[in-house]
Amino acid sequence: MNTENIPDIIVSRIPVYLRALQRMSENGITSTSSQELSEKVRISAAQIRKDLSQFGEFGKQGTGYHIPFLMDRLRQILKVDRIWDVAVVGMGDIGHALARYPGFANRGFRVAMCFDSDPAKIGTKVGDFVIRDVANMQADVKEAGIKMAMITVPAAAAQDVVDKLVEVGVCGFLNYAPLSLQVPPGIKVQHIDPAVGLQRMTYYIE
Amino acid sequence: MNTENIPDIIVSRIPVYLRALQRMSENGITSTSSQELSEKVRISAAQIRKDLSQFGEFGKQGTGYHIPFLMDRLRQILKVDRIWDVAVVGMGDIGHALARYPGFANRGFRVAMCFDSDPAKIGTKVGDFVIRDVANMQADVKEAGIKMAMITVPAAAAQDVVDKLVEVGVCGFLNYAPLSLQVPPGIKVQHIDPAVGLQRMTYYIE
DNA sequence: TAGATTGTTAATCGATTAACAATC
DNA sequence: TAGATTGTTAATCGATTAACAATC
Repeated sequence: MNTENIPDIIVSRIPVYLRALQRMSENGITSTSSQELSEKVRISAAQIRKDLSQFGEFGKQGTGYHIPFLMDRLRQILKVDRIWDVAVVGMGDIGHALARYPGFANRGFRVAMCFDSDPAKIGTKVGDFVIRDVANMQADVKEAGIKMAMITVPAAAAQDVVDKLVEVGVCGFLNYAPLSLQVPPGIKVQHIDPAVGLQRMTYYIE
Repeated sequence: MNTENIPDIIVSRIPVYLRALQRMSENGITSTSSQELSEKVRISAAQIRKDLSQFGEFGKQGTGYHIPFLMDRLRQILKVDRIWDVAVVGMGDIGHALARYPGFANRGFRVAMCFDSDPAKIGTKVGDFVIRDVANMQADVKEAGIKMAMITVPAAAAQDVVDKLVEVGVCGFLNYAPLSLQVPPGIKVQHIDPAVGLQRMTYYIE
């Protein structure tokens, strides 16, 4: 199974395929075709076949794809055939929601630690977590070997938090702060910004 | 100022430029260059100049771009030179966070109504809002003339909610449910899925 | 076998980059 | 004027699509 030098844009579609397959699987469906998957994810069938064929031959001519097998392979490719511990930094409303989000567990992630700088919050509980002092963040994250973090602090604090986490080995960031983060080569950032999402649609509305 | 037939991929970058400009503006900076902006948003200077030139000539040779002027123009292009009312459907943790999100007001949006189907929640307050019964959603949204909605209901309920909102004229959806929505032509959907965001990064981590 | 659907090739399409004349 | 930076062109690069032989 080849996983070398795959274009970023293909990698970014694999989680979408996996999500649709997981949903079909939960509905008791055990096989599918590129055509059927295409209708679910709104990506052309040719594109789906081409994307999947970058990694190996996962289907069978005439019958399509066996869903449990394909899901296994996609999970291996994305390295979510294991559970990744993730830190949440910034326990406002969004941090709160992420700490209790039910959609991580079956997709390869577990919130392992939550941090905030507010003395009024430190030591209080959110879900199963005691909120930790961000002053100990580097030591705690390093000791736990955490590689991924979700950043939900104010814009003014985000870059500093990210720099500190990069220092202790975090290499993937889900950024909710409304700015572009500067990171060294090899460090990955994904942005989530609801206002940007809305602004990408108003252009098209009369 | 031309705003016809602009590729989707260019439109999707404009909110990112605008966000960076807004941040510079708040820091008292009044002019910038494609080179400087490039470093902030991590998009090449040539690309930024090309993108902006699709819409008009917003800069001056030798001196770059006047930030307040450029922001005005980008806001006009994105139609966020006004305030859009947005409905939130599903008042779990994420709906809660969106209803109180401070990042909408200065970027062209205002949460106007919140809906849930849980009798225990209906009538209670979240921030300034009384949670409304989703049974009255179509009438309420139609009467208010709302064009955009954020969907934070469970996956199993999302498509039905969207179908109902399309019927009463909503044409932009920010979807937090973990599935691809099916919508008629002309209706826009943006997806936000933190697990997908994380899965797009684990591929690259050793 | 006949029908269906993959994996792959070649063609098309679109996006990005490099370079520079125009001009502030 | 000299220096800086835009807007734009042409070249390059990469992604998508269409078509079909292979094959289950």
